[in-house]
Amino acid sequence: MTDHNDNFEQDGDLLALESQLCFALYATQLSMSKLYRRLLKQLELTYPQYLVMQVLWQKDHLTVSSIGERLSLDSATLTPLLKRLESAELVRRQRTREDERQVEVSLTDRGSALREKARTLPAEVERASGCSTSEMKALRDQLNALKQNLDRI
Amino acid sequence: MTDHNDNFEQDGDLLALESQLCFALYATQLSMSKLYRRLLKQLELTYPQYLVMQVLWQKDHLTVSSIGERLSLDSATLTPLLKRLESAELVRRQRTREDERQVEVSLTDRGSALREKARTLPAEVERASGCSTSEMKALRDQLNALKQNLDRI
DNA sequence: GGCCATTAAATCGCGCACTATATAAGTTAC
DNA sequence: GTAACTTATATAGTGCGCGATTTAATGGCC
Repeated sequence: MTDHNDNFEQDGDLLALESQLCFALYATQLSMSKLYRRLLKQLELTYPQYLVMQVLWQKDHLTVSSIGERLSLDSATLTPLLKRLESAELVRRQRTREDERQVEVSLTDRGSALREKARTLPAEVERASGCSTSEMKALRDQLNALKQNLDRI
Repeated sequence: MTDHNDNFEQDGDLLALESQLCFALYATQLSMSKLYRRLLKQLELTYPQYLVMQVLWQKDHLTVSSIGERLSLDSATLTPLLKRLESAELVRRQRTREDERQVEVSLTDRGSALREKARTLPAEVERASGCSTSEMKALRDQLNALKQNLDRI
């Protein structure tokens, strides 16, 4: 609480920051990350690691770049992350025989099994977000549309 | 481009990731960051640094924690960031006389002047986002509502 | 005064996210 | 077949963002 002497300015300029979509996006994403950090603690995963696991649960045996396309992340981010997942024995990484440049990432048994522990997560997040399912869908679609606009530049 | 052999799976599971609001939020925020990185390059600022500058342009002479409240960031993030702004000679940092625990952050002339260079930025972002102003406002309000829900836990 | 709890910043360590660059495997052109 | 180009991953360095701890100043409370 900043107690005094900055209330009379809140109508003019202070709102300038709060009026910005970009800041709302930034700050909301941080709040969402914090929620996930709490929920993912028991799985010993970070949110980006959880995203990679979700990708692999949907389709196993993907190359690094294929995971990268799905998440809009590149090898500089993914390689160390995947190494951490590997040392947690959730995935394996091996060069493909057909093309030795590529690295195929596959789930271990532990990695596959973790999916069951993660099943309750979406419901918990939805509860915490406090929006109706339709509101969440609408928001999601608007965000995806915005992202598409931002990416076409 | 992943060319073949994973198109027939896109209806079932692949959409699970894309169906999630959280991922949309995450990915859109990354895209927005990329846009800002490009636009802020000429100002030699990162997006979080730009946020701090906006806060100070709105109200100068704030303590670290007061900036932190406005941006939902703590001293572990802000102290090094502010030191970078200081060494770029955009802000000054000095302990307040009344309470030596506090550090007051103030704009230098250079820091104030930078505001003029930043004036064109919001319009450029708005153009890139490709949404109407009313759409952006609606989206912003929904995000703020979501953030508020996420924070009350 | 002296002790204790509280508060404000700073520090440490880790994990992204990204730019730029490197390495190495594959492909093309000649 | 080899030089030139392209592609897939990895590495190096920077800057957040945060949990956990530390340091130092302040405010009671006796």
